[in-house]
Amino acid sequence: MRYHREDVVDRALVVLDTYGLADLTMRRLGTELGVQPSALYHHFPNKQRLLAAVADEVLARGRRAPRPSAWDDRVTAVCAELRDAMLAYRDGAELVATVRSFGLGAATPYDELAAALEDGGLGADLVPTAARTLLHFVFGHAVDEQTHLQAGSVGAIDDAPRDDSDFALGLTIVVDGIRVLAGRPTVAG
Amino acid sequence: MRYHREDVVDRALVVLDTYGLADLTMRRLGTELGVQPSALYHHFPNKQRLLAAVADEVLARGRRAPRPSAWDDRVTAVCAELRDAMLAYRDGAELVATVRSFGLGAATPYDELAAALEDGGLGADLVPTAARTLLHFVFGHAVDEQTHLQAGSVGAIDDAPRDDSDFALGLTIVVDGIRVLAGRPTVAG
DNA sequence: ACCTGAACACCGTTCAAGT
DNA sequence: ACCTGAACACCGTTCAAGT
Repeated sequence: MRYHREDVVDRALVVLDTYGLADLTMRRLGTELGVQPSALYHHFPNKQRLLAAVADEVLARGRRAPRPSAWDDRVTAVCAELRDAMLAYRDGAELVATVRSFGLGAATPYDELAAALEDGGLGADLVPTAARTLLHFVFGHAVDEQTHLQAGSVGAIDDAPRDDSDFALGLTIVVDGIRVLAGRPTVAG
Repeated sequence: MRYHREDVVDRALVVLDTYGLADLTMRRLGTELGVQPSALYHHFPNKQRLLAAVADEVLARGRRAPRPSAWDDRVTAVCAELRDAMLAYRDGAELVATVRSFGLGAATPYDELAAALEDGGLGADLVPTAARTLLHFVFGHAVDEQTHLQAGSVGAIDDAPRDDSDFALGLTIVVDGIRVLAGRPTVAG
């Protein structure tokens, strides 16, 4: 008893990873901490803000440095890190996407992508759209993957290695599209 | 009293559009129909399946024909129709995305996109990834737009017309990326 | 600063029983 | 075939009060 904000977030991460997002309730978390649910409202104004803090922690724990110097390698690195961070916790992708959907959570991934794209010489008017398109792909793909929606076309015997290359392929589509937008088509012919 | 399945879906659509997805509960819908919540379980096995039926109806009502003949125009048309259908109802994008996330709902948009891409000569091994990448963009963009997350970069005075062109721009990125993947770069230089 | 206890206004779902 | 009534096992949130 007598917890700090970080203790609550830490325990929420354990509950998330053990029982899933649906079971990450204020009452359940309170029980897990040996505390009344109302006690949590001393640390967070509501459940949304609690979830936002948990989502931010998921991303913070998945953080790795340094970034490559080439803009396209940096974009790829940021997207891969984001995906890996979300997949590292049960329902992590759905959590981060949900938090984002109610306008909360860290803006770091967006900012990093936008900075990389600007470095790549993409017009400032195109940067926000391109950065958001990358995020839509990463979130969508990770949620699909984590919800076991990645049916694929034919009956694959194993899943995991297939999804890695599927992610890479999808990311290539978006990055190449951005290249075209920037007036620099690829070497493909 | 004494309703059919379709009556329930129709009324659910009204509740959705009037009060939003959060207020589309079994109890609320029952009240709205003048019926006990338990009565709804005669028509649907659970809430997920009810929502799936509602999501399918949203898409069905947004349906418009015929499709263009060129593969890329067809892809654009399917994506635009999907987006418009979801935006036509309050929280429509979140509803369709949610239903999809638990593995339910119509597969028509995916099937149509996959067919168009195959017509475009994209390798059969690349079609599923490309089709899903298009869907990730459309869903992500529509949810952002409908949750008023489309902050943009600078303080825009009006929103609506901006989002239309933003959608078109993002879609261009993905389609051009697919073109590159298919070995057919655009005319850009 | 951090927590209790009790309450308020809700949820989805089940199931025997009615018409 | 379609619905009632009652119950079960939950939710998030508020708020006066305690230490």
